Amino acid sequence: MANIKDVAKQAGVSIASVSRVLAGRTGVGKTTRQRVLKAIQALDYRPDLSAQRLRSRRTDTIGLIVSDIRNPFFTEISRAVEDMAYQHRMRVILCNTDEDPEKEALYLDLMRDEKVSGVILSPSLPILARFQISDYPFPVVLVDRCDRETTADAVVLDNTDSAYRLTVHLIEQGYRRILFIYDATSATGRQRHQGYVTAMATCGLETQVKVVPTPVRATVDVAHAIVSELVREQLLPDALIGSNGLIVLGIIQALREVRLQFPEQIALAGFDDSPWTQLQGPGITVIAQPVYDIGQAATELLLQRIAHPSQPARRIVLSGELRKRGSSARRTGATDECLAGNNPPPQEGREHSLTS
Amino acid sequence: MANIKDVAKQAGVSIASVSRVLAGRTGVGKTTRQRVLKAIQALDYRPDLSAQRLRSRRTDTIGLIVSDIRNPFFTEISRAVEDMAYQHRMRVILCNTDEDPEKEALYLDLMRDEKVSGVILSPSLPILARFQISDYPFPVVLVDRCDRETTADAVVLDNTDSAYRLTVHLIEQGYRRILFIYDATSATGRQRHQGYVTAMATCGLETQVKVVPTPVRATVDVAHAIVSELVREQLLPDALIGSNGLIVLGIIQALREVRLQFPEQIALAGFDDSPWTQLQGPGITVIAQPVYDIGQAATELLLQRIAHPSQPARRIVLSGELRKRGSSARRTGATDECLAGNNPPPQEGREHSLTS
DNA sequence: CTGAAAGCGCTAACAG
DNA sequence: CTGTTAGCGCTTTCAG
Repeated sequence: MANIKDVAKQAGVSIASVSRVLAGRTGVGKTTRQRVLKAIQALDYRPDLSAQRLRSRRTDTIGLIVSDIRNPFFTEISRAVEDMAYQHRMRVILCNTDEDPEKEALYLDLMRDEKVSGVILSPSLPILARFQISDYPFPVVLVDRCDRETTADAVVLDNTDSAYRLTVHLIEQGYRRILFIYDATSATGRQRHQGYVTAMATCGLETQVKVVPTPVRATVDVAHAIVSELVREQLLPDALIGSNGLIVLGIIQALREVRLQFPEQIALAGFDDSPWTQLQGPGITVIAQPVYDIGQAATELLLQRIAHPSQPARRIVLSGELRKRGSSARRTGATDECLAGNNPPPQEGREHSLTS
Repeated sequence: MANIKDVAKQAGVSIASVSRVLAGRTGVGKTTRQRVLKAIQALDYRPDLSAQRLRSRRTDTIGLIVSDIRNPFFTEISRAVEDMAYQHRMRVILCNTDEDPEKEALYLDLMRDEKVSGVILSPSLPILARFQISDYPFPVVLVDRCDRETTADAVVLDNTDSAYRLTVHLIEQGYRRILFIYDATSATGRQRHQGYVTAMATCGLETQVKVVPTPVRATVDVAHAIVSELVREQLLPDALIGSNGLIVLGIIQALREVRLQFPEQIALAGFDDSPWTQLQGPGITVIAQPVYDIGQAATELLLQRIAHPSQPARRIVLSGELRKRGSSARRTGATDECLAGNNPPPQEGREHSLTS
């Protein structure tokens, strides 16, 4: 492979000039630039990235650390990040932690070794709890998961508010005994739980919750088991909310087994829209996330952060969209006396709100 | 950040010695090694990857180019490749082409620039058609898609055979008018079509096919439209086969709209198992692919190819697993006279067959 | 506007 | 077994 020296020789100029036109820098004579360009073409020259990176101390690489690549949410995030990154001539290194904090720490180390320009991270709870932006030698943008206290760029859903709206919807439809099944090992699960609690409290209803314990990999099965047990003990409520797509899946599996129909025998709602949510009986009511937008916003935030390292941290909160479907259809003869004074939803920390 | 010189100074040895212990090379005195190790610890030294790569001309990086990251098939492949790669201290650069040959060519160029150690590629049809391993300055392992003629390492499903078995299953269940909907823009679609044709021919049945045209991104909708039209024109057969998960999804959507039940009014089968295939009515009969294994095998093949550049190309053919479910339940009063002489399935080019 | 020259941090002969 | 040294290919002052 030709190198910069060959190009310089071929063009009859110095390697400095070649480097200059390569970098697209101004201040190069028109003829010089032409000759260099021709030589590059002629030799099919491609700059050596390792050498460029070594010398310039810039890798133009983004690290993307997601917690579960099998979750369609994160694959869509990856797609968005990649699209954006390659448009900006940056590379992406993708790492999947499978919700394992150890793997996560390992990959964060790897990012340091790679001297990436920045990282987009969906942190596990333990990492998020101790998260200090200053612990990392590169900019970090959090996606999907972020505490109110965390001081870092972040792009998240209005989890609490969405859960609130979802719960209120169920209440409006006439349901009262509403059970919330969630994953307490993720920040999103907790925030959604909070929204549910607020909604129930606002209406003077009693909360009922079930927690899906770690390890998250078995989410579907655990949700399944939880519902099966409720059935066995005849403790089923009027309605069920699953705090993410996997939990909803487990719930449906369990209900199927005992041939319980929704919404006739039990109503159902959850988070995350998937191809199959419309195909289940009368369709599942869900909060749909603007996933691609989230990934895109995160990348933009990161690129801006790389350009301006010291500007204050920004948080972008995107709104979930309530998609009402048959699984939460109105129960006949229902009244909604409690909703007269319809309190406003709880405030999320939305310094910068975009549309959904 | 400390560099190798700092470590050498701190340890009181030469940088050559440091480099040697870093590379884990033998022939370093015990005490020297100890001192170096301690210095590395003390300084929290991390070798500069760019410098290592520039000097050693090895990047230890695998390029993974998939055609559709939203397809669960490819996300699982990614997971497998990453797991394996990081176990072998290699990095992964992930690229998603969205079935766009131009993007694919672009990314293959990028791989050249990155001087990757090797690439795992699921090629689009145009690229596959012209595929010459010698066109690339790095080893390439094909996944999922591969012609019989292609001379390259590859890991694929026994597409033709699986489609054959799936079709025969439907015939055995008493179905005769079986329509095959497939995506002719992918090698897999074509091979599966071939298996279907052979099975039908073997039983003396007439084939009926519909082709989902490019662009593939709209697969679900196009499949949906195709079935809707069949319904309108009252041309529905006894059974439908979809050549991949997206097509099956489109079929189900269309059947739902007109409230056609399967298998009572029309039977259904397809490729790719997904979480929702069991939740649709009586469950969908599918060929399930050993996806993780495919990704793993591809990575192994690539690593071996990197180690032994000139060994002959190998092709690994993994078997799909027929998961019989309600959507293909036996039609009452069916006979299967044609299956007496049950011919063997067509031979796939399986130099090396693994278990599924 | 252009060129000469000094490294970036590391590996791998080679010499001792 | 260990140290010296010459680059890998490029960017970037600094002179001219």
